[in-house]
Amino acid sequence: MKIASYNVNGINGRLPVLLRWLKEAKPAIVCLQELKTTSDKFPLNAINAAGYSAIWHGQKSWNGVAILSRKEPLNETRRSLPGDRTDTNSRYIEAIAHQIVIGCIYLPNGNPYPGPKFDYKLKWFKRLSAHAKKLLAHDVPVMLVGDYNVMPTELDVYKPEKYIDDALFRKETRAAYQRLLKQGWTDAIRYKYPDKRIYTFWDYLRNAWGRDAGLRLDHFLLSPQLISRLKAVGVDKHVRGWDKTSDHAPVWIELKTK
DNA sequence: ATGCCCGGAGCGTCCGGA
Repeated sequence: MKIASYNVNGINGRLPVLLRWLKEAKPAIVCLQELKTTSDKFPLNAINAAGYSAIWHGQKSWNGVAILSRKEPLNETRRSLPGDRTDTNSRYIEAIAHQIVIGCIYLPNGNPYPGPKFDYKLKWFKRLSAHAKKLLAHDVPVMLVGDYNVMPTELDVYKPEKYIDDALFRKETRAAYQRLLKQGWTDAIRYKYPDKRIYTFWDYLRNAWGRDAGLRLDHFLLSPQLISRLKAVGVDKHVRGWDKTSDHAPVWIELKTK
């Protein structure tokens, strides 16, 4: 069973690319980020026609998350993180499918550092960690999937020295990610490839794709119950080379069906 | 130090992204 994550950077503008990739990759579950559309403009008909059901939480212009499922029904468990009722950003949606709790995450970018956006990023991270801890305590299979906007280590950045004061690589950001892992989560991509340079994002600027100047930002955090079921992981890197493509590539993991 | 490229909103040219 393949579960994928894809920051589409605008689901309506990206629809042809998304549909082409769905047809090719056939994931059972897909977590999408950066829909950049209101909920009423979510392209449900096209997604349904491609063979997927969906739950989504949109927002005008920015953010927006969705979970797609090929066969199994999605039972939505929440559509925001607890801990701040004033936060109106659509950055989290969660459902149960295949007896797995699946949290779809679009963590704030946080640039520029320092400033209120960076503070918001760290606050959001704290709320995520608090919720993640509760999920682990339930002792059910859980995965927290999506665009974390964090390069966890120097291996995840094409040129680490350029990113020292970037919100995605600041020591506070990396520390927050490590604290989250320490609860008992496993970064599935890194677990399978401890020493490999793997990127999931290439900026549109400065010919980043052509130079392979990438970042690893999209992560799968697995609860302990899922580790023994992890068969394979990968990045559909070629999709980043398509016309009118996102700046992220789809990332996926393959689990043994229980 | 700045612009470089994109999508969205909306119609000139911003903002936010990472």
